[in-house]
Order: sequence, then C-alpha cells, then structure tokens
Amino acid sequence: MSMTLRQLEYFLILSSKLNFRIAAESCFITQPALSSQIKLLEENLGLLLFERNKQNVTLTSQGHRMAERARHILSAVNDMEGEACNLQKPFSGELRIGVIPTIAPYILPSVIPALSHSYPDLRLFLHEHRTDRLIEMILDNKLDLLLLDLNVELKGLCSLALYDDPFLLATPFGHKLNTKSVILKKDLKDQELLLLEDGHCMRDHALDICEFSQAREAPDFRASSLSTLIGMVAAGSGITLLPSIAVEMDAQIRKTVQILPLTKNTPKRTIGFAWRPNSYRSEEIPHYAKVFRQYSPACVRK
Amino acid sequence: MSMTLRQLEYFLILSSKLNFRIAAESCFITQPALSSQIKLLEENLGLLLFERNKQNVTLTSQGHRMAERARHILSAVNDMEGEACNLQKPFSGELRIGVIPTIAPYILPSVIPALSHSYPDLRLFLHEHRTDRLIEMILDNKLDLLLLDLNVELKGLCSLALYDDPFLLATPFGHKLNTKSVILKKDLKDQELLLLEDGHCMRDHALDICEFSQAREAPDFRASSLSTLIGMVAAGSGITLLPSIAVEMDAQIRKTVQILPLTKNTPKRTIGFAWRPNSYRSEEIPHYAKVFRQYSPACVRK
DNA sequence: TAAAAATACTCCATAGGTATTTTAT
DNA sequence: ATAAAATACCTATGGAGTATTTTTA
Repeated sequence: MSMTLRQLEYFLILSSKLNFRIAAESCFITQPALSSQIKLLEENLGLLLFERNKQNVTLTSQGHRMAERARHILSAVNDMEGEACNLQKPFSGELRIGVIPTIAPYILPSVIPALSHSYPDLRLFLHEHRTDRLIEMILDNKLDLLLLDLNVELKGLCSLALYDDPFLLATPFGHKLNTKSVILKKDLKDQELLLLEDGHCMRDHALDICEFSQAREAPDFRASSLSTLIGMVAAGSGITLLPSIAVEMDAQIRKTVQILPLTKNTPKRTIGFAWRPNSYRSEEIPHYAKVFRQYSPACVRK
Repeated sequence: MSMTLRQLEYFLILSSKLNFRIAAESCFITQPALSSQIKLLEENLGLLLFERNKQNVTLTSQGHRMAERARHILSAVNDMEGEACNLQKPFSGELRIGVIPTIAPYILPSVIPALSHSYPDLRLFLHEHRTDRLIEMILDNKLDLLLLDLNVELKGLCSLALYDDPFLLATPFGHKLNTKSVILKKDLKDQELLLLEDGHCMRDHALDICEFSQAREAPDFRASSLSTLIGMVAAGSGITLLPSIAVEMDAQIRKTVQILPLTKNTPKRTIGFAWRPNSYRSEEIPHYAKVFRQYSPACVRK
C-alpha cells in the first residue's frame, strides 16, 4: 500500500548505480525483485522515478527531487537507530570524524590515542578532506563530527570552538626579515607569499592577510600540502604562513625554515567541532571536546 | 528485521493514546496486532518504549526521545509524499494556513476568495491561533503556511514579508489628545494604554511602544480581542493601539472611537508568511504571496 | 545475438486476525 | 469480577525467488 523504508533504500541504491542488475546485487536481492519494488514505489508516488529507454537507466528530474527526500528520510531513520543504540550504551559504536589536512597531522596523533583510551568502546574512523567535502559528507550523514577551521559557512551545523591557532611567518634562513624581532603589517608589503592550492580554507585565510598587509601571492605556484610549502620556502622561493600547531608539533620545521612571530594583533584561525543538530551524539560532544582540549599542543591550550 | 514506517505510526498513536485497545482502534487493527508490532519495534531498537505496569501505559524517557525522532521521520515521509503529489499537480490539495487573530479578520475575507479563485484545485484550511501555537503546529507539519507578524523568533522557518502595517492610536471621542493632528512620542507619556492579553504578539509590540514613549499599561485589564479593546476605549477606560488594516477593513471602528495617526517615524508590524524549509510547497509560496499582496487592504499595499 | 529490464509464477515470511490466558484492580 | 495486555495459533498478503519473455543495441 504505502511507501516502505526498504523501497527507499533500494531506490537510492538504484539511483546511484543506474543499473537494475548491479543495484539488485548491492541490495542483496534479485533483479526482478528490485524491478517490482521500484515499480511499486513509482505507483505509490504516482510518478516515474527512472527513465529506462535506450539501454541505460537515468533518474528523471522528479526522481532527483524524490531521491533528495529519500536521503533525508533515511538519514533521520539512521539517527533514530543510532540514538537507540546510544541510549543503551553511550560513547560506543562508530564515531566517524572528518578533519581538514592542515589540522589532522598536528592534532590527531596525540588526541586520538587519548580519545580511544578515555572511551574504549568507541570505534574511531578518521576521514581527511577539505572543508567543502567534509560539510557535504556530514550533511549526508556520512560523518558524525568535523574538526576544522570554524571561519567558514557552516550550513546549519552546530559548532564548538576548541582552540585559537595563531599564524606564524616562515622565511628561508638568511632572509632579510629575519633580523626583526616582531613582524609588523608594513613589513609584509610587497613580499611574495607562497600559498596552498584552492579549496584549503587556510589558503583563504592567508589571502585575507595578503590583502590586509598588501603582500602578494606568488604567481604560478600552489602547494598541495604544508610540507610542500615548507620545502619551497626552504628552497628560497618565497615566504609563507604556518599555523602554530604545525610549528610546535613538527620539530623538523624549525630546522628547515626560520619561524617569525607576527604582530601583536596576530591573525589566527579558530579550530573547533561541527556536527549536525540532529546527531544522536550531540550530548557526547562536550565530553569529546574536553579530551581534545586536554591533549592538544601547548601553544593552543587555553 | 528492520524498523517499519507503519511501526512508527503505530508507536506515535500509542504514545498519544497510552492505551493499547484504544490506540489499536485508531490504527484500524486489533489490540494483539498492535502489541506485537510495538514489541517488534522495541526489540529492533533494543529498548523499552513503554512502561506497562500498574494498569496504565506510559512512555519511558527513552520512549519520549524515540517519539521525537519518529515524528521527524514521519514528517519527512509526509513531505516526500506531498512533493510527489505536488509534482503531478502543483497548486492543488490541502493548503493548511495558520493565521494570528489580529490579522485573520482583516486580511482573510478578501484574500481567501481570491486565492480560491486563482487556484481552484486548492482545498484551503484556516487555523486561527496565537503565534507560539502556530509555530509549534507548523514545525510538527500540522500546517503548511503561516500568516503572522514576522517580528518573532521564527525557529528556523523561512519567511517572506508581505505588508508593513502601521499602528494607529485609538482614543475615546472627546479625549484631550484628539485636537492634535499628529501624535508625538511625548504626547503618550503617562497615558494609560489598554492592551491585549498575554500571548498575542501585538501585545509585545505595544509594550515596546509603551516603554519607548513612557506610556504605561493599564493595570488589571487584558483584552482577549481587538473588538473588546475597542469597546473598552469607547467606554472611556483608556486608549489603545490598533493596526491600520483593522481600522481600514472594519468600518465600525471609526464610528466607535477616534483614530489618530502616530508620529512620522511610526511604529508598525511586518506581516508576512512563514513556512518550513522542507515544505514541498516552498516553490508555490511566492505565487500565493502575489495574491495576498494584490487583494490586501489599500493601507498596506505597496 | 547478447544484455538488460519486465513479466509470470511460486513460495514463504510476517502482518494481522481470532481465541484464550495472564495480570492487576 | 472486570478490564487490559500478553500469548497462542491461524490466515493471507506481499516480498523475494526462479524461469521466461520482451526489448534494444
């Protein structure tokens, strides 16, 4: 009679595979069984979800909108089942954490073991992606918790600030700025800054600082990671900004490049958690925050 | 195996009836059938939803939280089914509109027939309640569209302003303020204002104006409707504020009390729509807004 | 001809019914 | 004794299987 959760699951699988036989396999049923359930769903909704014409299956435009709704429903179902587990035994099960690449290597190595130790029934899964991707994933209920720079559009997510992470200046040894004890805004004027490639939120931060200090971005160069960036600075190709946590946690950095503090009114990023308001882990998050704060690099500890 | 939408429906009905026999009736099944489905749901979730001890059934605390989740899921299902209908035939089916009492009698009589005429396949249902109740209802998917004063906490609802509705001063005939052509802030000082009872958002608006102008609320008096308020003003018990739309649409008012314009920088309320972001009618709403604007009282037409 | 989806049918798991027992007042 | 929920057992709907046909490249 009425729509079924199972039909919605099948529907979404088919809408990603776009092939009945292959989708049926993913659903662990036979192809005719899938065909009939999809047909039932289409009859129930009173519209065509798939175009199955010329040898290939595609979602109709109506199907697209229905798929959006179906994802929302199944996400809510997932939340309900998760909360049920959580009520029986909180701080257990899968905790899927998403972290940006300019944070992960400096925070996680110390915090993750501590987290595992504090909550031994948690099974931690870490995913490292850039901000946009992480937000997509958490909104689609593929992640439970993000650790990122909070100075971004959070699309309705809840957030909690954990650390202030000031930026430091990295220059080649022997650079003319190195004699100064503190770098002021005017010192950066016309300096060439090497920056990360597009999509890294740290890049946007650094561009703001460029604009403010009238430094300019080095043309024809975009690094894909902080370590590349450090290598280029060491090679004398320019200067760059680094987060304090990186400088503190990676002892090699100070041996490779000169680290200089920026002006008093120092630019910084705010590192913190973000999560879906409907997450069944909402109430656990302040506890995780405690662990993250306690086992963080000294330079950001409040 | 897994949770069923039907189980969730039964669960919510039982959680409102708190009696298996009566709830089963509402579900159109027998009592044992309901018992077994509830039991299955409890087994699936791995927790007790109901306490069935001393002759009466109650929701457990865990049950409460699960009911919240279940409501959310079924609301999303309702949205999906609604959108399916809507894709087949937009501007049709039930449109459940919630309106506050200080707007309904002045806007609806002209707009509703026009709306029916523009969209003959709509079945309009009107609900008149105060703001808090309306917001509760729309969040619970019991209404599709609100028409209210937008100067309130909208709890994540989308909104669209329709009219600016200035307040006017109503005094008894022969009142000493009546000789003035325009009322200024200082004229209201120490005047006794008669206001609506608690819960009307117009009351809060009027209190703000009180505070600003140092007028004071008449003690021991709270009207339950604008017409009561007008009657009291006519009887010489004090003065009050009235929305322009009321004065324009109800010809009796000017025969009963004196209407005076307020200062240039006149206080006003903003009347508009509010709806759930997930509503399947989101795309229709600008069209409804057009009709509402066109068939509104002249005093608020832009 | 081959590969993919739809159709025809068969089967069995389970939602829901009836009859009855248990429990609490 | 009564009223409510649970249990036992039966029935039948419909989800999923196998075999086959239809469709399209």
